[in-house]
Order: sequence, then structure tokens, then C-alpha cells
Amino acid sequence: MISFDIKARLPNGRGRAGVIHTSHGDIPTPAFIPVATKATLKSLTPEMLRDAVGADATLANTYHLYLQPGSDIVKKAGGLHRFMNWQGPTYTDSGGFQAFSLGAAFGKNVSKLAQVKDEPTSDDTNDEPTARLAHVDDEGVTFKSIIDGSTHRFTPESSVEIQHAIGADMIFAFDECISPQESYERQKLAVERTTRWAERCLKHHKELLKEKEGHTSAEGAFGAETSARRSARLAKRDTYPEVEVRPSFSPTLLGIIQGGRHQDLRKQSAREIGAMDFEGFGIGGSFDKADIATAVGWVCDELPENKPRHLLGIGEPNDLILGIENGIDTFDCVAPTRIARNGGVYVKQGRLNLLNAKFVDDFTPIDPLCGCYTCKNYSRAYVAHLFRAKEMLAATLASIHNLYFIVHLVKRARQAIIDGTYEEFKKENLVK
RNA sequence: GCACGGGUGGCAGAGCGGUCAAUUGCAAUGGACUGUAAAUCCAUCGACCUAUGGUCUACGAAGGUUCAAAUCCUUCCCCGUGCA
Repeated sequence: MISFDIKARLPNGRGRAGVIHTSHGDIPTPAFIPVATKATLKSLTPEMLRDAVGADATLANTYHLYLQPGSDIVKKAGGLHRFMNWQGPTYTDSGGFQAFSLGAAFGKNVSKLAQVKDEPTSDDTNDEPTARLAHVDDEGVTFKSIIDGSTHRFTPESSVEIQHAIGADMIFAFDECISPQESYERQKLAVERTTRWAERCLKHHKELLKEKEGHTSAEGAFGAETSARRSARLAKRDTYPEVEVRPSFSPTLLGIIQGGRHQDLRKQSAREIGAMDFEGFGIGGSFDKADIATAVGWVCDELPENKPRHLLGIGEPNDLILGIENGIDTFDCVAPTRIARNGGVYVKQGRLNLLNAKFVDDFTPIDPLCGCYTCKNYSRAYVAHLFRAKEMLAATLASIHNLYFIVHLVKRARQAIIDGTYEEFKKENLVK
């Protein structure tokens, strides 16, 4: 279970700074949550994520872990934290996004963010079935495995069940995320379906909690470890302080809002999901790329104030700054790590592509203003060399920088809310 | 010295009379990436131009055959292998 305290607010009434308390520690909010899809933050160890990046939590994916190594294995390992050796708070996404990325978006150059000028074209039903790896119906989603092509069925109930097995602190309801190219009518259907699925998720979640209470209350859901084994494990650990896990630790379920770029649908979804018995919310779905923050504002105005709100899959600097002032508490996004692995690094003015010829003999740090491990110790020329040489360390150093940059941008936003200097912070950090 | 086999764009390596400014891979140059299908993908990659088209220079060098040659012939220069 989690709890949420609000410490300070922006004058606009939407943005706030707070703390999410979890069984694995606190998340001061707003916070950026790096994505560890397959229970690993690509190219980083958990120690790097904690010490070099300064991340407070991480987010893994249900679909991926279900396929590999299997949620039963994660459970057998003692849950996600123990399996991946991450002691802090965790989330799992429900697999709802994969209905989109492996469905309508599969094999196409479609992102969940659309330019305003893009014409919506409904392409959900009349595609050839072989062109995608996910098919959605009223009851759930049929996936093909990206690993071996085998067929798997996800329903709201099975997603929640798998997430309980994986054992993150916060888990998401199974929602339907669809392409921004879809028609208004299709978006409306996704909102209605997501609400029905949310009810089913919540119901099943409560049943699972009750079941757990019945026979594991003394040990905790993921505490089935003898005291002798625990002592032995702790004795081996010399670099990492153990976080005390509450004995009653169980996942907390967050509901997800859909509605695309349409104000009425966003508000409808937020009212429906917001009225349900979730302990927090995720804002998902597709957006008008030019104005994510406006849609976020529509939603946050409808959501209960005292529960945390997570903006799913958004993480460009400007989107973070505008998201925070419109009421978002936490974000996750693959952009910092994916872009880093592809040679892109954030600087205050925007983004550099380290593969550009001009960096081969640029011996300055990636960002002279940055205090991260990479910037304190390496030059642009060196990291550029690593990228050209296809050395693995390139991904590590660039990921450390990008994650540090983004995580600390949000941390500074938090401090600015507390200090009452958000406007200055925004003016200083918004990229033109 | 003789006998084979070769010399193609930055590299490797296709092509073996017209549809070849030349397949492909690598490298290079630029771009994209927002709940990870992603250490991925896309574009460009001889020069010049009144550019969904045109002109010029190019497949070791020089000649030749042909309406037409990277592709056939001759000589020369290199390289590899074998025999002396």
C-alpha cells in the first residue's frame, strides 16, 4: 500500500510537490521514473541508477516479464525488487501499451503523439491481421510473443494477476491505448472499454489482496524468506543498505485515464476512473504532440487531489515542465535511455547528436553545467568515439547523463515548487 | 622466365556487350526516436547544373573492335598462386 502527502502547491492550483510513501521507500514528487522494461535499466546496474542517476523508483513491464523469464520466475525469486536487486519503489505497466505498440502501431511509423496537422485515419479494423502482433477485443488482448511468435491472451484479470506475481509496489490497470490517428468514435470506444476493464481490474485486485491476507499476513506477500536466509543475504551485502519492507506489503493498483486529444473524452475518462477506488492514477493514451500539457490539465482537474497522478510515457524536458505545472506527480519515459543509446544527449539548450562529425575532437564535457558522473569524467570526443566504435560503454555513459539530466530537472522543479520559484525555473529551463 | 588467376567508387565485393554513375555490405554524412518490437530505424553517399530531368568524368594504363564497352581484343604496369 502507498500513501501520498502534498507538501507545497503552485499558485495555479494544479502543480504540487509531495511524497509518495511506499513499502520500499519514499518518492519525493514530482519525480521522473526511469523505465526498466525487462527488469533491467538498459546498460545500467541498479547501483548506477541509484547513485549515479539519483532515481527514486523504476518501472518494469508486465508483458515483457510475463514472456521472459515468466512472472512465476520473478515471483519465485522473491518479487521484482529482489530479482533485479533494486531496493527502491517499483512500478509495473500493465501491458496495455503493448496493445498499441504491437497492434495498430506495429510495423508503421506511428507514435502515440501526433502532430496537429496529421489527419486522423481510422485504421484499427481493416488491416490485414498478419501485420500486427496484438488484437484487441471487448474482453482483452491477444498478443503474439515478440520472442517466439507464440500466442498469449491478456485480460484485465490476468494482467493484474501477473502484476501481483511480479510484485511491484505500484501496478497499473489494464487499459486500451490506441493510435492518435484513430477517429473520435474509436477513441470513445477505448475510453469506455478502459473504464469497464478498470472495474474488472479493481475487482480482481481486491480479490487477490483478500486471498493474500488469508494465508500470508505474517510473512507478507513477498516475505516468504526464512530469517536465517535473510540474515545470510544481508551479510553478503556490503554496498547496499537494506530497505525495511513492511510485512504487509502488497501492490497498489492505479487506474488509467484515456481519451486521446479530445477534451470531452479526457474529462469523461478522468471522471469515471477518478470516481473508482484507485489509490492513484495514470494518464495514458495518445496526445496532440504540440500540447500534451493542456490535455493533462483537463484530466487533473477532474481527478481527486489527494491521490498521485502519473503521466505514462512522457519525458521530454518541455513536456515534463509543462506536465508538472498541470498537476502531474510522476513520469516515466524510455526517451532518455533510448535516445542515449542512439547517440543523443540532452543539454540545456536542447539535444546533441554525439555521432555528428563536429564532436570527434570536442574535448569538453557533454554538458559543462551538468554534475553527472559522465560529465565530470569524460569528454564529448571520448563518448563520441565509443559510439563510433560501437563500444557498450557508450550506452552506459550516455544513459547516465540523460537520466541524470532528466531526473534532476524534475527534482529541481520540485524544489522550485517548494521554494516558490517555479516561474523562474520554467523560464530558465524551457527549451525553445 | 613460363602457366594460371586477378586489378571496379573510402574499404570489401557483385556485375562480364546495351535497362551501369554501376547490386550489396561496411565506413562516412545528416535526421528521427515520448507507458522499449529499438546498442534501432530513415535518408544521402562521383562532380556540376536553368534538378521527379540534364551535362561531364569514371570500373589499373594506353590503344583497338562495335551503333554501343566495367564487360570483347592487343600491348604495357601492378598483385596473388604454382612451376622453373
